[in-house]
Amino acid sequence: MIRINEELLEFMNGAALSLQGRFVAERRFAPRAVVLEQGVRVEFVHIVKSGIAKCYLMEENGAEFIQEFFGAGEIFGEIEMFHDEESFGAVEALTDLVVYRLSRSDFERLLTENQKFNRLILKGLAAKVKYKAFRHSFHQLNPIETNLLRLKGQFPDFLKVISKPDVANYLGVTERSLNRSLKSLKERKLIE
Amino acid sequence: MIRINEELLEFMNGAALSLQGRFVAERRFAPRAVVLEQGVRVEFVHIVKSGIAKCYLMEENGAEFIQEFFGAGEIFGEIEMFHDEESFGAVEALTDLVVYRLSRSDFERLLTENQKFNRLILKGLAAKVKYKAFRHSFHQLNPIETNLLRLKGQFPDFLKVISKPDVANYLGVTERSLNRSLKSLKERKLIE
DNA sequence: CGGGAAAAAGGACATTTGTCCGAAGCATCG
DNA sequence: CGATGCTTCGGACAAATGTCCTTTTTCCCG
Repeated sequence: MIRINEELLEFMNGAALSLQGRFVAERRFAPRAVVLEQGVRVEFVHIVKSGIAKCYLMEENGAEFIQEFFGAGEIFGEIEMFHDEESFGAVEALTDLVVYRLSRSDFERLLTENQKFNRLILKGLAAKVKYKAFRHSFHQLNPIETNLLRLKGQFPDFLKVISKPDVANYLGVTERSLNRSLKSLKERKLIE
Repeated sequence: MIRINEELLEFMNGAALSLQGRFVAERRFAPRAVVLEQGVRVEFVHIVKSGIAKCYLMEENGAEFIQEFFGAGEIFGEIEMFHDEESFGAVEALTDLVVYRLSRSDFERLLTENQKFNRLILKGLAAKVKYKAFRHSFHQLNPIETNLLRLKGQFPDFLKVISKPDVANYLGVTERSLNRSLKSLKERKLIE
């Protein structure tokens, strides 16, 4: 649920002050701050140094669907670099957030000149695809309660870290339905 | 719905007979043949030369959820290369299928030695992530009928190419529900 | 052409989830 | 302390989807 990428974090931490002779900028965001808007040209790739952010997609009708929660080492904005497109989702800080920020050209250069970085990006993308494949499948084939139990299994304290509306948007259900399922699970002592 | 990757197809077609001095094997599969099993060590990366295949994930309860339909230029097996894992899904030919096949070591070598190939793989992975993000979101937030209309918009003849059980598994619904929705859409002259 | 097996479609009812809205809890401020 | 507004929770009903099983259609082969 809250994803991390230790390898990339380690790489960035180690290389942060001088990557190929350049300086990697660090930015801070307060909770609720928008790091990346939906539908704008993406100028920077961000890598989470610490904190948690949510990545979500807004539909025309205003519904938001949360794609992932980014924890340490997770990267975003890279997808758009490869097709030179506008951001297809938004990213918003949930906690105090510190990110490394790479310009488009620095990212490009690193990708071609640093073999290790290149491989980390490939691995990161592959992990995202795999994560999404499992998530969508499980999600689709199981009722809300089962999904909640799975989340609890992966991340026991998720209800303390993620707000209820966010959990609902992550599961793609209404808050009403989420409440109903939570209540039922509690009555059966399966959570809390 | 049926995805293609023209750039990669073009690259493979052009380079097929001698990629860095090596020979790229070509394989053929009849409809229903299994190209890649779920849960086995992945030894080869495949790239579709022609035909259509389905990529699906089998849950413990036997339900299968179709991730994508691979058309020309689509690659599979690459995800598993980066983390050295077992295949997390299966791939099965739907039509006569011709694929290029790269061994693990050839894939690795190409990735590090051929800048263009490297970039094509990156782009391909990014496209997969983006595709999955939109699909899951739309899927989750809309009823079956809306999803069917969307498929029809993207691929008007999908019902002639993809079998009903496959469409149902792609949408993650039962055949009963699919029938119901199709009937309703037909009565309202929205499809067919 | 006819019989029978297999595949596809659909009826009836159960379950899950959504919608709408009112009730209950909780903070703020005079 | 009590009024006010905000947020959260949950009841009642509607809609969507699943389950189970019967009916209908298709197709094959004699």
